[in-house]
Amino acid sequence: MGNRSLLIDAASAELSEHGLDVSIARIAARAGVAKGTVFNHFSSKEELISAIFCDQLDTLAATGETLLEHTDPRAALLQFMSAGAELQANDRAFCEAAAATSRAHPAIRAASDRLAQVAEALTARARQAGVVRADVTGHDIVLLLNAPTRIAAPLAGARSDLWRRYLHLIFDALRPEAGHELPVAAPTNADFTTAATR
Amino acid sequence: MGNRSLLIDAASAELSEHGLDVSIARIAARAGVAKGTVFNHFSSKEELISAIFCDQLDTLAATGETLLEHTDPRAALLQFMSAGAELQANDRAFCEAAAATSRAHPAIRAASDRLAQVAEALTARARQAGVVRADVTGHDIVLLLNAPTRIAAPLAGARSDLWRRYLHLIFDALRPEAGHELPVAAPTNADFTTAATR
DNA sequence: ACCTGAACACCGTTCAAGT
DNA sequence: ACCTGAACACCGTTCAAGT
Repeated sequence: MGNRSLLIDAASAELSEHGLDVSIARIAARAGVAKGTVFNHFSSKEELISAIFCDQLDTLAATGETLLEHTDPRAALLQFMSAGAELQANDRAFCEAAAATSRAHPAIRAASDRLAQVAEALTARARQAGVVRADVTGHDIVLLLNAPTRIAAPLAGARSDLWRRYLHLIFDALRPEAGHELPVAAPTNADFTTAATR
Repeated sequence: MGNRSLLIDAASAELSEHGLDVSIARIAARAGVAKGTVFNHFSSKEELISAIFCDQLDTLAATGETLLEHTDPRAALLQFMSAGAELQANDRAFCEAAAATSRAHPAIRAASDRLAQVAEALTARARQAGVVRADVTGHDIVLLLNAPTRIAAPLAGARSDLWRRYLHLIFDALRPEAGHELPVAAPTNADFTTAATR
């Protein structure tokens, strides 16, 4: 096993436990290499984090693609959102990265687009089945994925399952019966592009 | 005007624009004092941030107390949540602090408790009027205050008003008609205490 | 009592020297 | 080609020296 894999493994573990602020020194020590070696494989700390973050986005997108086979469109969408929120509940860095990471990085853009596409497919099925309000889009769902863990974050130490409460509260907001007209239009692909190039 | 006030003003402006990561050097320079002077008035960067964060929580609590006079309980709750979200949309550090700051600090605990009380009063009125589902509490509302800005954060550069979409989506989730039973109980005062002492 | 700026321990990053 | 550890510029914080 090469040092690159050792670094990815060490970084995944440290990031998951301690969040994005974990030091390069700690990651290098856990991988059993010198600090400088990290920059032999990744041009910056951000690049190392991006590599791991992309893998996690791809895993979630794959989960979503599997759920497209599910016969119940409403259950499929709920399970997709549940999977996204749970990944973040179990991984501090994933939760922080989902909120903070810009889409400027090309690899993150690609993974993010793949995720947006599967989210839109799942949402479209649920919309057609009449179980989700007509004005909610796949982009909305992607942005909503990290809401439950962030809402519950201040109490994560005391109530580790609290994010499930807010996942279901938000899911209730998606029901057709819930719908007042929303005051601002859904985000578009162009919005993501603009935000990425700032 | 003393250096303490100059520092609070400079820090408020820098934090609002650049978020919690702004350097002490920048704040000191803006206030026109040496770096060391900051620690003459605040024992740490965190203490300085806490002082400002508390003021903002108190301002929001005062807004909530005024809204208790409002004749329409539903409009009062919406305006309270709207005010909380808007403060965070206009102040990067307030948004970050609302998500990240622990309630361990006594002054923050006090401001946070005052906010929770007015939130509970507003929620109770709306609940009794039958315009908010029975299982949502004041603590839920406090935790939900920073959700709209966080959900919209990745697109804040491209769509500065997008948070309003998610504020109204979340507000729709609070309607009695929306209510499926939630799988996890609302947070309690005890949960906040436990989380604070970790 | 308050202010200053040099000093310290940390961080991410670079790079000359080794294999 | 890859690894290392000293060096650098930054950060928050401390503190002896000044007023």
